[in-house]
Amino acid sequence: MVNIKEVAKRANTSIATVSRVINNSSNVKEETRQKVLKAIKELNYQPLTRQPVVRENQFIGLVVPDVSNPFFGKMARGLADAAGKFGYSIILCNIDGICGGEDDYLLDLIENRVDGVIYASSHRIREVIKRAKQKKVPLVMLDREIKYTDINTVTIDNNYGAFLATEHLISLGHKKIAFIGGPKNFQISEQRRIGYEKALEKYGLSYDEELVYAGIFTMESGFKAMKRLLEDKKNFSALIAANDLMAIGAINCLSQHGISVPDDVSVVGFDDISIASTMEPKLTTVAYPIERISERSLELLMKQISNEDVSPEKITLFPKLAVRGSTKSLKE
Amino acid sequence: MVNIKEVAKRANTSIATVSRVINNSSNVKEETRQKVLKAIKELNYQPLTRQPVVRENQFIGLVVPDVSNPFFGKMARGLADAAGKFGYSIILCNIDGICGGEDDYLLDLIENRVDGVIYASSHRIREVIKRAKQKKVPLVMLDREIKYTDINTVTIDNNYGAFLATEHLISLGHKKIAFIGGPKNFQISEQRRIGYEKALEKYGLSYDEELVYAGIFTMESGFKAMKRLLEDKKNFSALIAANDLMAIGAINCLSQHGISVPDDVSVVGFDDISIASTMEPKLTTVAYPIERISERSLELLMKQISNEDVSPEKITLFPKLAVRGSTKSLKE
DNA sequence: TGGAAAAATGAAAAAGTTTTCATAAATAGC
DNA sequence: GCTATTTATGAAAACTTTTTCATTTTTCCA
Repeated sequence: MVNIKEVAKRANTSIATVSRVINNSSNVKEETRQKVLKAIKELNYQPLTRQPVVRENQFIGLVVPDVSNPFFGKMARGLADAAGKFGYSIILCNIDGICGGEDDYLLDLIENRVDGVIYASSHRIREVIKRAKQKKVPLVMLDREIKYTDINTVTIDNNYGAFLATEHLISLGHKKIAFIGGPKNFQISEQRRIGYEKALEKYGLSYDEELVYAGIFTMESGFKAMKRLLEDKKNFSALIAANDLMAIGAINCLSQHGISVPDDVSVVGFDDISIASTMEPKLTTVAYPIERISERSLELLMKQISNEDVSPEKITLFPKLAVRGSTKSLKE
Repeated sequence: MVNIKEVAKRANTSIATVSRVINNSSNVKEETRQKVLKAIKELNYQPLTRQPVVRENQFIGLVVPDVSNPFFGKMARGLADAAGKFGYSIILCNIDGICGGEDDYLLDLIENRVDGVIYASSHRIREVIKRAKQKKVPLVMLDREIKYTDINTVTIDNNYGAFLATEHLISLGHKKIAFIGGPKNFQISEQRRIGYEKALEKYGLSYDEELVYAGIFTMESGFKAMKRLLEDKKNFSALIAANDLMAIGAINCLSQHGISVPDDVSVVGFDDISIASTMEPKLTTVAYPIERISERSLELLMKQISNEDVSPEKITLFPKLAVRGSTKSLKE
C-alpha cells in the first residue's frame, strides 16, 4: 500500500507538507501543492478519510422506460417528492433500449451506488431481481407483478379502475361503450379490459368484441383506433381508453369529425397525466394515485434499507375516478 | 473526534478487537462483534478508510421545475442519455416550490453530492450560482441567461426559432398570423415574440397587436387564447404558439369549432415535445434541439469537472423547424 | 534597503490504527 | 476426560498520519 511517506519522497518534500496538502491546510505554496498532487496521482495514493461504518448514499435509483412519456414523468415527479421527505434523492435511469447505454452500468449502479431501487420498467427485470437479491439491495417493483417471486411490489388495481370507469359511464345511461386497450401482452392492458368486461356483465350489458380495439398507449394509436371505429360505423356513445394519451388521440379524432366530447360521445381515460386536467374538455380519467403509490413505495424501501431482514410485501392500491368534463349523461 | 480507543472502552473490549470488527477480520465472536457495532453506532464513530484524493461521485444534479411537464420530461431524458455516455448518472430535482422540500437540502446536494449541476429552473437562481462559485461546483445554466455573470450557459436562439416559424408560414402564403405567447416576464416569451415580429417586418407584413395573445404555457391557456381569438372574430389563417402545449390547446379549440387544422388554419408550436409527433395532425414545431443541447451541456460540465480553472462559455444553438402536418399552403 | 510580519517547511512528537504475538478459552478427537 | 487444535482476545509493537514547534524563506511596508 502506497503511503504518505512515499508520496513525500517522490514530491521531494516532507511528510508534514503532504499531509497539509491532503487536508487542505493553510500555508502550502501553490507550486509545492502541485508537486504533491502530481506525486499522489502518479503513485495513485489514496489517503485515509473518516467514513460512517454503514455508508448510506441517500440515493434511490428510479428505473423507468422513458421520462419523456408524461405518465412516467408524473411518476418520477411523485417519487422524487416522496423521496425528498425521507432525505433521499432520485437517480433517474431511462431504460427502454432506445439509448444504447451499456447495461452493465445499470447493474453497477444498482449494486454499488444507491441504497434502494424502484423499478418501473420491464427491461431485464428477472436479472435485476436476481442481482438485487444477491447483493441485498432493497428493491420495489412498481406496477409490475412478478409471479412466484417474493419481492416488494406496489400496484394499483387495474381491474377495479376499469370497472369504476365503466360503471360511471353506465350510470350516465351509456349502453354502447367502446374500449381502446393496450398491447395484448401487457398485464395492465388485459386487466383493464377485464374490468371493463366485468362491469358490463354486472349491469347486464353485453360485451361486444366489435367495440374493442387495441392500441399501443400512444396518442397516435388512440387516434387510429377511433378512426377505425368511425369508419366501421360502429354504434357507441362512450369510450374508455386504457390510458390518457390514447384517450386524447381519440378525442382529437372525434373533434375532427365534428363529433363533440362530451355532447355526442363521452370519453374516460386512464392515468390522470398532467395534461388530462389542463386540456379542454378536461378529461374524466381513472387517476393513478401517484402520491399514495410513491409514499408506499418509499416506505417499503425505507423499511428494507434500515433492516435488511424485513420480509417483502405486496401492496395494491385502489385508483379513484376523477370525473371531469369529458363525460356526460347520454342524451335521450 | 471519537476514536477507536473510546469505542473499545465502551464495548468493554480491546482496541485490537474493535479494529478487527471494523476491518472484517476473522476470529471475532459474533457476540463481541455486536457489542462493538453497538458502541460504534452509539458514539457515531467514523473509521478511516482509503479514498481517492478527488472523489468523483459520477453524479450530475439536474434541476428542473417539474419533470411531469412533457417539456422538462424530454429534457431530462436527453440529459440522462448524454450523461450516461460520459459514465455519469442524473440526480433529479424538481424545484417549482410546489413540493415543500427543504431548500437547504438542494444546496447540500449541490455542494456535496454531485460533481456538477445542470440548472434549468429559475428558483433561487442567484443564490445557487453564488454557492456553486464559492464551492467550485461546476454549473451549467440551461435555457436561462443570467446577465452580467460569467457562467456556463447553453441556450437556443429563440428569436431565430420564432423567425423560422413565421417565415415558414409566410412562405406558405399566410399573411394574417396570430401569436400566442408566454408570460411577459419570461425571457423566452419575449424573445419568441420578437422573432415573430421581425419576420413579419422582413417580409413587409404589419405586426398587428390584436393578433397577439399571452398564455402561460399550459394547454388550457392555449385553448382560452384561441377561444378569445375566435370570439373576437379576428381574421387569421395561421397561428404560432410559444410552446407545443399551448399549440395543442389551441388546436383542440379550433377542432371543437369545426375549424380544420391545417385546412383552415395552420399551426406551429415550439419545443417539439414527444406528443407533438404522435398527435393528429402531427404538429409542425420549432424543435428544441435537446440532443445537441444535452451534449454541449455535458461537455461544458465535463471540462469543468476535470479542470476547475477552465473558463465558462456561453453556447447558443439554433433550433430547426420540424415541418409536419399542422401547416399547409393558404388556400386561395 | 532593513526589518517586522506572514508564509512555508521539516523534524519530531503526538495521535490513531493495524498487526503481531503470546496466551487464554473453547472445541474436537480419541 | 485429556490432549491437540482452533478460535478469541489483549498488550504491545509497528505503522500511518496529523499536529506541534522551531526554523527558514518570502513578502510587505516604511
